[in-house]
Amino acid sequence: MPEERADPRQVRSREAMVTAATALLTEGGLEAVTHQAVAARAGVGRATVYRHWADLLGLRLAALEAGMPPLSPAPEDVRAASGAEPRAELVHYLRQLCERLDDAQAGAVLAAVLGGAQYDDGMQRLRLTVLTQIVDSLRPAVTAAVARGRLRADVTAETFAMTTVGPLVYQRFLAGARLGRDMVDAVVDAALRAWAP
Amino acid sequence: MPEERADPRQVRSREAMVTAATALLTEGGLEAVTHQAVAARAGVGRATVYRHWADLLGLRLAALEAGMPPLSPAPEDVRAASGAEPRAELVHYLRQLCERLDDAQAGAVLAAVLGGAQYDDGMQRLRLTVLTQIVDSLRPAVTAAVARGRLRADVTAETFAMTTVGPLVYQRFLAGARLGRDMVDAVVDAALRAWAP
DNA sequence: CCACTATGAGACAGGTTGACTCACAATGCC
DNA sequence: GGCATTGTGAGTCAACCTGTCTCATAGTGG
Repeated sequence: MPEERADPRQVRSREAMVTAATALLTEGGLEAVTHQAVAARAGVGRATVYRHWADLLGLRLAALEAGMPPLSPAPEDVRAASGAEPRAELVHYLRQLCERLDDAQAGAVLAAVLGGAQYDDGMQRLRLTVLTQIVDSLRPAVTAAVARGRLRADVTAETFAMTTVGPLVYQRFLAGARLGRDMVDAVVDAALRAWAP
Repeated sequence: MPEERADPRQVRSREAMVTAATALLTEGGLEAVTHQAVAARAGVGRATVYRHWADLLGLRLAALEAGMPPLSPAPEDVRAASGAEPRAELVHYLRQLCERLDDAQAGAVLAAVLGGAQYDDGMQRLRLTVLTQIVDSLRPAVTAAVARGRLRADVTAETFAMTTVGPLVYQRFLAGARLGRDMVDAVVDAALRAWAP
């Protein structure tokens, strides 16, 4: 990344603005993120917000991106044991995803992505980023599970993500439920049964 | 329904406005639905739109409700055969749901519900309506499948909806895929395997 | 110490929002 | 058919929001 020598004033106000933007997103959804609201919330001049993001979409995307940091990888021991018992690693990532979904901030990002992806190009890209992030984090464990004979040979990370993440998203955004640990366990086990060889 | 004696002028303009509102929703998402836009599209005075829906939320909810008519029941023969073979009825409803998801109009409604339900009370109610509609349409077939020994005794319509509708929603709104008939078949079969006794 | 540059404040035109009025024409009733 | 009722379209208006610009100020790097 071209981390150009940045003026501390720039990074300071940028940080304040991004923080304000994600807070607004969390509290009121995408529509609540406007130049004016961000300026007020960040204690920054309105012109400054326009200087950093000339258009509304860019501003909103910045809020969304900041609100969805990458999932952290499974701890070393879980990953090491994955060859023998892939379930633990799968559960690890999906639990993390669930905490994200239950968390207001990342939940707001996901909701915005689900709800707005089709009307906008930048949102499309963001949707793809989120999707790739989720699928790729599951991929090693899925591959291991296939190798270990726990899943059919033709099951891909994409398929597995569909049968696990799908139900979780459904529960959270359509059924309006909170996602406990047992929910993750149930979903993973159901998926393992569904795609057992 | 209290179908009060309505002035034909009222119903005429109301109809035009609702049609315009759903069209706008379909094309540009919830944000595109405003009093002004609806008035222009419906060929109606701006004041008229305000007269019918004093606040923006009400207007948008009207657009959403009109864009999501109830699922039609399975044909007689499929329902009759459901005791013996429940799979066909399940597939029937989920196929219909898929067509809806692929359809721009109902897809827009679902997307709006997924994306905006948490920030608003009226949207919460709409989410519940949509959810209930889906789950209830599956319920008879799920009950039949349980009775027939195709599903575990403890599988409810809610659970089954989660494991089928979830993946479909995932494919459509997160993976950005179109939903073919084979996708429905695969999802239903996976769910039947996952919850087989 | 000085040139540079990001910032905050404010001015400004253009558009949108809601609330209001008023003439008009479609409607329902007699 | 005539008439009171009522929904409507057009228009006005103040308040607000948006996007752009200017300018004095102060933090920054050399």
